[in-house]
Amino acid sequence: MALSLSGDDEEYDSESEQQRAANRPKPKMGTSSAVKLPSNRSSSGARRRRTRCRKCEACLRTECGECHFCKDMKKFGGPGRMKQSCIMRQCIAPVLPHTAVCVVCAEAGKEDTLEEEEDKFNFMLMECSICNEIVHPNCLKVSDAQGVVNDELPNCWECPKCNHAGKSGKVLKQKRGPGFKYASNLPGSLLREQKSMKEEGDASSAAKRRPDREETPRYRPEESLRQPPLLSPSTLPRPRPEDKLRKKRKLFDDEEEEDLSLRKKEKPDDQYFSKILLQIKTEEEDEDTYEEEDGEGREPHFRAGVERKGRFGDADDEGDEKDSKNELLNPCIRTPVGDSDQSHCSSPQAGPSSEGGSETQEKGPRPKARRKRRLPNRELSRELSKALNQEIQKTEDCLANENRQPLKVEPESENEEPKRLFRNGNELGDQRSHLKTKEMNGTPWELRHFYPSQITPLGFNRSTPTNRPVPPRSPPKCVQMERHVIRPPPISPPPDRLPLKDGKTHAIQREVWMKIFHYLTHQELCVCMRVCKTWNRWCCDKRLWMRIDLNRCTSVTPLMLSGIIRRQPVSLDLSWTNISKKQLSWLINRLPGLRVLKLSGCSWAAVSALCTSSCPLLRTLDVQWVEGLKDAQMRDLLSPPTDNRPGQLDNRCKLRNVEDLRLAGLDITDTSLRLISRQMPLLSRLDLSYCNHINDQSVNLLTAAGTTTRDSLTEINLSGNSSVSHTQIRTLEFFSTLTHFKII
DNA sequence: CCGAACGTTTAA
DNA sequence: TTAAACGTTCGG
Repeated sequence: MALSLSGDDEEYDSESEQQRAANRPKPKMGTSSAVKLPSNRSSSGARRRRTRCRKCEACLRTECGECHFCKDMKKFGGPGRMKQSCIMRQCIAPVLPHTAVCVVCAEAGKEDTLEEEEDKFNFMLMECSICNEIVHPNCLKVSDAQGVVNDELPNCWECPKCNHAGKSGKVLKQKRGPGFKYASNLPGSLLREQKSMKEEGDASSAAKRRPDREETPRYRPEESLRQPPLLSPSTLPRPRPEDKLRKKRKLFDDEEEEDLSLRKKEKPDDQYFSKILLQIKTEEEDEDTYEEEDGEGREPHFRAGVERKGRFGDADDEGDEKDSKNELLNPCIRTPVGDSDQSHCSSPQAGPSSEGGSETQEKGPRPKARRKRRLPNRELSRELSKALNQEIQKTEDCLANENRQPLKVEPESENEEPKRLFRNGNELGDQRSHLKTKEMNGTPWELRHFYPSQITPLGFNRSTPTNRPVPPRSPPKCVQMERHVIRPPPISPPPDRLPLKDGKTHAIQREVWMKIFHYLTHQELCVCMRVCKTWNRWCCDKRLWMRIDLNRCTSVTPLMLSGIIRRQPVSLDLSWTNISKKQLSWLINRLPGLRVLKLSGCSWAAVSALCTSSCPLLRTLDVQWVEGLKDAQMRDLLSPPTDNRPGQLDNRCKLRNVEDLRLAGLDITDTSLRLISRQMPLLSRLDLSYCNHINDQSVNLLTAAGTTTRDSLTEINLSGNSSVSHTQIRTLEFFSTLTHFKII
């Protein structure tokens, strides 16, 4: 909701203006602010600056010391010019400053003094996202209208006045406050690419779409199912259904519309918050509605479900499982193809926030919260994929919510659940908005080639070097996209016990459940996430998502990326995906604990993100078959950060801690090996299979006296290298540390 | 357009 | 008063 950072170009002017106004800090009275504050049209004052909640996980964290902003800080030896908070510490639920008071009664929020939820709400300060006024709902006397609570941001709503006046939700584009940064301001603006996709794909439908708040993004479950089946690793060829996809989208559009109209019919006026509140008093109830409400799916796109947890299988194991994974994955991936409305899609990211779109459209009479939304008779497949999407979306929600500060929510209920309900009727829209995320558009499927079956797993034979598979390209540049909200990883501890209907809690503690969950696949976890909110949160525990596998995921969406960030995996497999440089860069900057990164088959354009990002803890880097990765690129990859300004003292190799480097299928020569031996003192395993330019001399370099690799290497894979002689291999065997070889 | 810079705000 | 950092503007 919240910010419907819509990217609707049609209204670009007004939007941008409004947004600007919204973002502008409120000049203090009497203070001549250096910032000129464009008058905010009809809306009242400028938006109040928000501040950290100091309670969410992000706020409680210590600075990572590794991110861009940390490095700028004086305490970390930087110049201190940027004055930005650590990326990992960006508050999830920025609050109104303590000094905020109600414009009507001039008093601060009083919710703490009240018991009843309803009272709490009425006496807490609420900031209107449109007019920016801060009031106690109770101080307003507007009848016939009701506010729409923004569950994205604490103490934020569209006040009854604005809501009643039908003011555009566009204004919602305002920023959410501190902590909510948009990708556009950060290293990787994921969003852009998406939009373009959509635009490209839905150009036709765009015409008929209603300008603005029209409908929630459309959700097309089927899309996923229509995806061409992913190939198993052995038959790597990639699908390239671009054309089909478009047609399908069209189809979906129609269906969506149907859906929408259907929904509209169901939109009765809603009751006021209080009533809603009553409805959600118990978790039980919540859970009842949960599925439906969250129904549209929130996201984990990862192949959830797909990959087994590390301990159950080898990460490199891509066996049979994959196929089944794919089935699941696809739906997730494809999820949201909203079409027309992407604009509202606020957060591509994912999340929890649903955003804007919903907000926007929900003006006017709001649909009632539907407990059981009846889906039209559609194919089962659609239902299924929808369910998956819900799962995904829920997860996101869950994750997001974890960090949220309970406003006036009752103790045991999930933090924002209540809020969400306030704007009941919106749920659907909301969730849909999540789905809006589009798949990467323009992904050049056409560019993808089938890759030879031999190449994937190491050790396979490759017929000829030139047969290397063509990695998917990064999505084309896109047009202005909505901003992407970035949130830090979820905080951990959700409720320790499962609340029951009667107010008691289930006997089994969370940790016990967690042990059970550990035995489940990601796929199964997704199913569990749909059980109830508590399980939903539990199943998001990052311990259950140590390894996330998006291998061959044909469309990496922002939603997926944000889902990854929240789960903070230790191992991430993005091999053979079309991830773009920005996306990768964005990810890396937010995964400080990443140990394993697999990018085989990606384009150098994307992999080059590693040149500008730092992954200090990275231990395993897989860049096999990365097209365009040659000596020059290797140099860029291994050289210290280019930023040599004072304060940017890190002159060490960005990949200095890599122990396992996989370079199979690259056209690299001795030059790269020299660099590697110099820059990766901890390198233990090196895969040089199918590197045609690697020869006897190259091998000598690795074991030459004085090189660190001489002592650190324990395993080298030289299979598929015709230029490496057996005698050479034998000489390697003299090195005691080198215990494993693979040759031809 | 995007990242960097910095004035200003906020809390301590 | 100071440290932190939000949000706008600047500059490439």
